[in-house]
Amino acid sequence: MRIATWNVNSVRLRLDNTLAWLAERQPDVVCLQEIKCQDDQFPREAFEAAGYNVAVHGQKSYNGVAVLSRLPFDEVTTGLPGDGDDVQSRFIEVVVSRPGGGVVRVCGIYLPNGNPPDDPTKYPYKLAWMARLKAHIAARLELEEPLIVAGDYNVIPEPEDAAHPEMWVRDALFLPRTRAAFRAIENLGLTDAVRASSDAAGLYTFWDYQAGAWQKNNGIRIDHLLLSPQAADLLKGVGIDKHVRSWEKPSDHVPVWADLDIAA
DNA sequence: ATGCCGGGTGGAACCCGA
Repeated sequence: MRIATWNVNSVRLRLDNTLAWLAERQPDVVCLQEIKCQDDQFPREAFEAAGYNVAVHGQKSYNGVAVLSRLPFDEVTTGLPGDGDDVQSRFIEVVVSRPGGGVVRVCGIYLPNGNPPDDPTKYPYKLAWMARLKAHIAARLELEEPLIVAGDYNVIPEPEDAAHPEMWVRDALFLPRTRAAFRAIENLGLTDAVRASSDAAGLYTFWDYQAGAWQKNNGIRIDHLLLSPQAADLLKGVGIDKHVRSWEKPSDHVPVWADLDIAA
């Protein structure tokens, strides 16, 4: 079973790219972020025609997450517990299963950016959201299921995850408190799928549209799949589809995927 | 470069992203 995440930066503008990538990579479950549309504007029929069930948690103009799945959804929930009056659509959770067994729980997340860090609300919102995510994951880990928490974390975990880490030292994606909060989530017992298979530098998932970042390979790794122990033990392989960044009208992020040893 | 590009909306010298 292949599970992927991709911040598409507008699903409507990126529909052709997304369908082309689905045909090429053949993922079974896909978490999409920054769909930037409301539920009724989501191009549901196009994905259904490609063989996917669709779960959407949309929002006008900003944010918005969705999950595509070849298997039907046993459960779909939207919003992170403890969201309160937070109306930003950044979290969706699904469960899929094969008839003969093989349950997988997938959380799709679009973690707040947090910049600028001295803003009275932006960075505290990011840290509070990360604390809520940690609490929710801790609760879900008690289920002892294969769980994948996939999405745009807006966190550069380590200096090796940026081409020029010195550019990011005062940025909300790389501040010590951000990295500590990400480590605290990992320390619940989650495995970073990419880092389970490679210690290499230069594994980036985002290149800014500006300043020739792509041409200079000035990238960062901020899109992650974190696996519960039960999922990590099934991990067979991972990939970052860097070539998608060179397509016409690209997103600034590229897809990341992990293969689990579960028949799809 | 506290916005260089590129989304959104609405018709903005607007908002937002990382």
